Amino acid sequence: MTAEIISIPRASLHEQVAHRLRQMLVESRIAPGAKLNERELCEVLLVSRTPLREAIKMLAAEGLVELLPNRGAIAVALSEEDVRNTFEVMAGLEAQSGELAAQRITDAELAEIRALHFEMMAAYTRADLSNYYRINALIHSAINLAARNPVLTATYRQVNSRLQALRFRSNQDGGKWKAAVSEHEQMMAALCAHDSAALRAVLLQHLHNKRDVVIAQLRAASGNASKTGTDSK
Amino acid sequence: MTAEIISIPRASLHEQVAHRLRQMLVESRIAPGAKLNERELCEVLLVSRTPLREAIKMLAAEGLVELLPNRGAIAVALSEEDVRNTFEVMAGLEAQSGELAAQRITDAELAEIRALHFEMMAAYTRADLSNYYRINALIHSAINLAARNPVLTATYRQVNSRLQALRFRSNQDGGKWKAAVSEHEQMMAALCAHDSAALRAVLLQHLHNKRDVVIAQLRAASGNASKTGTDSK
DNA sequence: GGCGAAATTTTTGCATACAAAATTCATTTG
DNA sequence: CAAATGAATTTTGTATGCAAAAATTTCGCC
Repeated sequence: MTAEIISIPRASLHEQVAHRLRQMLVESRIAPGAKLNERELCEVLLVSRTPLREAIKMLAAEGLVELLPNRGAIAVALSEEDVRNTFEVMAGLEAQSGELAAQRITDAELAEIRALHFEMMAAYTRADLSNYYRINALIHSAINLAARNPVLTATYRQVNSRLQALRFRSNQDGGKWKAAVSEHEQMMAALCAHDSAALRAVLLQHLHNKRDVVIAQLRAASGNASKTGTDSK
Repeated sequence: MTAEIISIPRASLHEQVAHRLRQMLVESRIAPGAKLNERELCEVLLVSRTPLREAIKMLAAEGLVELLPNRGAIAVALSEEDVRNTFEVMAGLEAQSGELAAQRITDAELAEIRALHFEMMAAYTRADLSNYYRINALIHSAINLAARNPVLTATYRQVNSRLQALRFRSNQDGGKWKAAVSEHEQMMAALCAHDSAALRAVLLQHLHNKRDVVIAQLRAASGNASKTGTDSK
């Protein structure tokens, strides 16, 4: 139980850089559409340009940044159309996750998700939006994992990461929130009953509604900032 | 109408390299599990290590190669379990493509797919496997495009690319082939009728069968080569 | 004073150089 | 002769250097 404290060689530098950049993009610490200046990022992350550029190429393949030939990279700025399309794919992936999870989930996993559900209900009751979202994401992730398909999980994560920045600030009104919670109740029922068709249907509806909330938020935001929201590309 | 002949600046070097490597991987010119030696590849592709490494990082994010810390990259070697999981995701993506295509396809697109279908039937009748597969892939791609969702298309392509190497040599027996063609007939009917539920169902079945064919092939191949098929990881 | 063009600066893209890790090979020893 | 050890070589990972493209500034001109 000794010896492991100091000698964790850690992932390669480009992996670490990719991880940190991914986080900065997902949290909008790098704004959508913003340019990724290599020199600046080198100074911030304390690495040379080689591993930084390798990390940027990975994020480009993941769809988090866009490469402009001879102009470097910019953080992706999703148009409303992009958001709609991404949610459409996410809906399919979530629906499939639920379908498979209903068939394959273990009792232990089910118990854990049920516990998370109660935690989420507590956050909802307190109108604690931040914890609500955190636990909400944990539930969806747990359902995905219960589907027991690593390829599905990887695909889900990759597509979802592009939306994460938007979800962060999606501050839905009371009515929509209530509906979302109601859908979560239905999800729990379907999952407990191992009813894959029902879970699939609920998740499709859930994602459909979530899309509407995010797009409404997006429109409101672009309305606020005069017309800066339309220059996404 | 002059001046554009010579000045096509071409994609960046790392893009070109990524493209060529992708092709080599998909066609199994680099065998699954094989190591990607940087020096060798530099000589073959006539580039320095920097753009080559950037390309490899992109392919890693796409899931075509695996990065081993301090040991470079290897071409992914899918285990039977990996293949099963990948086909499961592909089935979901194809089913969704079909569902949306049935709703959104234009008459022109439908006509073109119908033409491709006849071409494919011709290849089937001649037992021309190579053309059958080529046209088959074109049909599936056309259905995906008719879904009018670039995110779905990108996701589809990325997941599919990992299976392409396997499909290349999947030499199904007559019975399976006949069933696949029958499914294609049903697909055409559903598409013409804009029956999204039917098309979804047929595509799920189609991918399910395709998975079985590929896995059977995989087992046969690993049986042939003594036991080399089990050392995928 | 404003507009446009040329020069400067910055930034990106690629190549090379250097250091550390891993692999290979030879040698030694039991 | 096999296994193990250690040196030599290869290979990967990172930093730096250099050239071309883009962005910015400055200067000239109307």
